[in-house]
Amino acid sequence: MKITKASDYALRVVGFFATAEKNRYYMRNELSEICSVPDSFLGKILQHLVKSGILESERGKKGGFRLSKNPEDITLYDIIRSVEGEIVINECLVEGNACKISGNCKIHNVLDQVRCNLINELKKVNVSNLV
Amino acid sequence: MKITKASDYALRVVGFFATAEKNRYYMRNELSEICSVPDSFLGKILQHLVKSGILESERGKKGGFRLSKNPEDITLYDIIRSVEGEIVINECLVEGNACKISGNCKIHNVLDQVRCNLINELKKVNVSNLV
DNA sequence: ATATTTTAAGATAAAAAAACTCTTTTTTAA
DNA sequence: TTAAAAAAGAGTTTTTTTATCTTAAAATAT
Ligand code: SF4
Ligand code: SF4
Repeated sequence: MKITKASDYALRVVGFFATAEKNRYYMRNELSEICSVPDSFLGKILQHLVKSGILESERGKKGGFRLSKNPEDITLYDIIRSVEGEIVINECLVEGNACKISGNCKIHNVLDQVRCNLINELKKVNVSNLV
Repeated sequence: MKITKASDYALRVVGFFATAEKNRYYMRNELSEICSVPDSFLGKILQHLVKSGILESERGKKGGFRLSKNPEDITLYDIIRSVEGEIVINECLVEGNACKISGNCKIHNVLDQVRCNLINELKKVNVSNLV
């Protein structure tokens, strides 16, 4: 019942961008230093964030990463979702992985509700709330 | 961001007890069969549930497991807490594991809030709500 | 008392997931 | 055309989850 380290790292980086110089590109190794995230691992995380449209990147000299939208428009949910996929709380909540009892399992229904509430909580907080 | 299989198994077993014959002892292998949980693994899970006072056990012939309190007085939180320890959402929220930034980290504070809400959600649902 | 049935406890093993690295390719700017 | 940067993906290590096995202890029936 925990977010992964990758998620925490992603939150740190995106959180940093909210305070950082607008529009400037930051290189992976700069971000690694600033946010205390292992450089190579950060590579993968940044790729996820780019792919889901939270960051944008530019290759080559003068390249790097920067926010691709306003901090107000990025929620904690977006970031966690981006690096670890959909939040499910329990395996049976993901399409196709239902256990044989799923149909009328009250636990299933309750956990689904808990998941909705959790996701809504995470959607309530945006990156500008982190400065 | 998921509960463990052990938690789901525990929920199934305790959920079953809510519908089962009151006061009767059920053996580990009966419960294993009924709830589709690997027998040996269930042993460990039942031990946790006994240790935290959700179930009570009796050894020897006529022995087994049964609820040690009313279904109304057992919450989903109690069960999950029993088998996987305190819910923390992020490592830095557990005493002594704070990262160097913890002191004034907004992410930390927000996740702590999310954790509280999640725990409260889980406390709202009791086992009798599962029948 | 003794055999039998059952949980308790803990060590250990296997499997899966998370955390992290490395290498090669592609893109860009100077 | 060269140097610097990210992209992509394979590969490794570590940690956690999941599960089993073995031995001990307790309770009961005979
Ligand atoms: S028992 Fe219920 S909650 Fe657990 S996996 Fe099956 S459907 Fe989901
Ligand atoms: S950066 Fe903030 S949230 Fe992440 S581990 Fe450190 S204190 Fe916790």
